Order: sequence, then structure tokens, then C-alpha cells
Amino acid sequence: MITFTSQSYIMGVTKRFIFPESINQIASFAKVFAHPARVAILKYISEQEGCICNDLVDEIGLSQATISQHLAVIGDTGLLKGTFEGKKKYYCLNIERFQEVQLLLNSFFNKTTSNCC
Amino acid sequence: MITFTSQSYIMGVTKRFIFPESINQIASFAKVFAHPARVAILKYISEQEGCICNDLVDEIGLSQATISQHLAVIGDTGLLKGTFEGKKKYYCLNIERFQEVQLLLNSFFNKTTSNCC
DNA sequence: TCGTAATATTGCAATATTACGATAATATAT
DNA sequence: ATATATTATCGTAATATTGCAATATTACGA
Repeated sequence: MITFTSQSYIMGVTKRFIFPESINQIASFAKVFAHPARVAILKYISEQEGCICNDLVDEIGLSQATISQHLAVIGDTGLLKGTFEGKKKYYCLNIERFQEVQLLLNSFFNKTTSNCC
Repeated sequence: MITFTSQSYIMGVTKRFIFPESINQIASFAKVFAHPARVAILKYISEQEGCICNDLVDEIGLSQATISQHLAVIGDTGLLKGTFEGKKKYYCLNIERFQEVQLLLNSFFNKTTSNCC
């Protein structure tokens, strides 16, 4: 049980704890797709036969550090598989996970539209 | 045409202009669902028969100002219809728009999974 | 007209996110 | 061993987002 006093109150932070986990989950998944770089990364990875690594930097035009950061955000949700091959790391979609996420979002969308006035 | 010099470069801002519009659109739509308060608002609105207005404040437990802000974010994407009835404003899903958005996201999801290695 | 209820807007505080350069870490090739 | 290529991490700068109090706005009712 978390409470605030007028002293300890912290502004500017998403109050996740007031929402049920099912709702927080949907928001977390959506956040992965809420930045164009991450959408572009997922699109590009899925389009390559052998999957790709650091061509994303050339392809997208953001710095290596930034791309790596975005890859980590996507990966934290379990949506990527990465295998090292020498110096190179080949990224690949975790399709099972991706479809899980898609299903969850769709289930929310469908419930929402079907219940509406 | 936007260019940067090493002087004028601005950090910390999403570089939308380097991405095709189709990708920016997906990211914009996803952003609506990327906060639990907005997910909860959409869920609640869809569950009420007559649609609802400021019960969201009681229901969700964020301040009136904050709820109003989130409603504006959702509304900016065209996902809400609001009709005034006296002092009260009844919110309702714009289902056509909602399904449009759902379709677009799904089309991205499907393309992504189907092409992957 | 005045008070009340409902919503929107403004201003502010604080954290979160985005982006990059520099550096570290790892593996290969010479 | 050294140099090079590749990716991850750290530190930092700057904007974006979240949340609330206070205020404005609008509509109704007495």
C-alpha cells in the first residue's frame, strides 16, 4: 500500500501503481511502438533475410549509440533475439513474443470497440 | 529540407523528419496507448452505456487537470467524440476512427511478423 | 445577478526520453 | 601484440511528458 503525504509527493511521474497490471502491460507494450526509430528498426529487421545488426545505423541515420539504446528498449520487452557471429550481432524478431504482444493489444482494441456506446 | 550544423544541433528531440510519414503515423497512434491513464480512460469510456465525463476523475484517481490533459491527447488523434449537455460533456469513442487506427497498427504488425527470418 | 458545477487552460515542478560523443569491451585479422 | 571492427555503456545536454494547484470559462439554477 503506497500513500503520499503532501511532503513526499513526487510530480511528473507516471503513477503506475494506481492501475491494474493488465492496463500497465498494454501501455508498456504500446510504448515500444511509440517512437518512429523503433518502428523503423522493427520494420527493417523483419525485412532482411539474414537479419541485421549495425546497418541500422546507416539505414536509419541515427548514431550507433542511439540505435543501440532503441534496440535495448525493444529487447527489454522480449521482442528480439540476438546472436553473435564473430564481431557481428545478428538481430532477429522473437516472433512468438511479437505475436503474443499483438494478440494482447488486439484483445484490448476489440473489447474497447465492442463495448462502446 | 532541414539540415543541422554542428552548432545548431539540438539534442533530445525525436528526429521525426528522417522517417517516412507512414512510420511516424504508427508511432503517433501507439503513443496514445503508451500511458496507463489513457488506456484506462479508453477502457472506461467504452464500458459505460451513456458514455461518461468527469467520473473518470473519481474512477481513476488522478486530478481533474490531469484527466483533462489525457483526454486532449486521445482526442487529438480523433479517437473521441464529445457532446455537451448542459454543464456536462459526454465522451464517447469515435469507433470509425478507432477501427482505422487498429487496422493500421495491425497491418504493420502483420507485415512485420510475416517477413521475418 | 450570483453562486455552483463541470471542464479547460496555465504555470510550474519533477521525472522520463531522446540523442550524441567518448569510452569500454569483445572478437577478428595482420 | 596491435590494429580494426562491432556493439554496449556512461555521461551529458536538451526537450518531452506527467501531474497538480490555481485560475479561467461556460452553463445552469435559485
